[in-house]
Amino acid sequence: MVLATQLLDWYDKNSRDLPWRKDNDAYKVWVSEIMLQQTRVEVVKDYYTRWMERFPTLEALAQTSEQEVLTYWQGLGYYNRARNLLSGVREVCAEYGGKVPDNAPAIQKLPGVGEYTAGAIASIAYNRPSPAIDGNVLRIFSRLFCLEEDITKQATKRKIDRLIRDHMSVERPGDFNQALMDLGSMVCIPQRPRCQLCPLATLCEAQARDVQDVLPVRTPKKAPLHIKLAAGIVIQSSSLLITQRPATGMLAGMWEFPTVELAEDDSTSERLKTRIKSDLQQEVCVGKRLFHYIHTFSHRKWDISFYQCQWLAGNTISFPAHWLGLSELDTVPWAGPHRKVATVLGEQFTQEL
DNA sequence: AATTCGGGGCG
DNA sequence: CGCCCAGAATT
Repeated sequence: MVLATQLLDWYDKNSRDLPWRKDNDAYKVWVSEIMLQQTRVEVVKDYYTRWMERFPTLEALAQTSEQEVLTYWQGLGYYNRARNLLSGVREVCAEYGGKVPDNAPAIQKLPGVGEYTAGAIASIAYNRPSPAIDGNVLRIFSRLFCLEEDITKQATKRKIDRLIRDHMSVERPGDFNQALMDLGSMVCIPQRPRCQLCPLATLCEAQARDVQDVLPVRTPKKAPLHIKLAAGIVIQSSSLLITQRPATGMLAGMWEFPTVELAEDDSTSERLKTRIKSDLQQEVCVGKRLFHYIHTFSHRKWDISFYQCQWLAGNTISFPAHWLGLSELDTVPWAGPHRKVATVLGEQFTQEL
């Protein structure tokens, strides 16, 4: 296998030194792979380190509440990853005696673990010859074999799975898969690949035809839906009034300032006032706008304004609203741009002391 | 097969 | 701004 040999020779000289590569413990590999789903290595590094300090073992994580787990995850995005990881380690404790299964099909049964992650864990932690096909691998192989099919299609993925099984190292499958990651991040990058540095350049069909810049082919994504929101900032006795988002949907279970979605034809302050009244059975007075953010998600674009609010009467709060002390803002997971506002308010509060 | 899940970094 | 990133679950 000339491809595997050249790739591993390159990897032995150029592999990245990453926090989760210090050993091949299955729990650590699992955590790192989940964090790395659709997330850049540079971002994950600090999250991973803090995570391992707080949850050094599978058992330690299994005993933790979902809210605390989400707090350690906040800012990473795709919060179902954290929920699934938590229920996954609990399942391993209950069903497998605390030991992560050692083959890809069994690993893939765990929540939040798909084909890619199962292959990555099986190959890295247990030296199984399982492909781990992510965006890097799709890009590299579409160039190596000059595949002009859309890499987001399942048929293309099956084709590449076959190619990898034909070419991967059976002695070092974990290193083979990780070498592809490193090659994809340092050499065979999305724009302007550095083919002069590539250990596989002599094997690369796209390089031979000089089409590496137009591969891979993928379908363009849809434009995000635009949503206009208004949020109310209520401060009383050094505490902020916050509400918890529903248990399902975007940013599930995370906390935010009481928020309303604005329709075309209604006034911001009236809608905000009505929402806070109905949710909290409170009279409120909406003041001036303190913050304004355009926050773009992959599929949604929030245009959100934060208004200062004041109580006029009453003191009854209906679930799930809570008062959160300005000095304990880090104890709950915040929803998106609400965290930025909370942080600013917290800093102002600290300076006033 | 298409949609829904976040967030950040970079040219 | 557009692009894409160590994807998976749901519909």
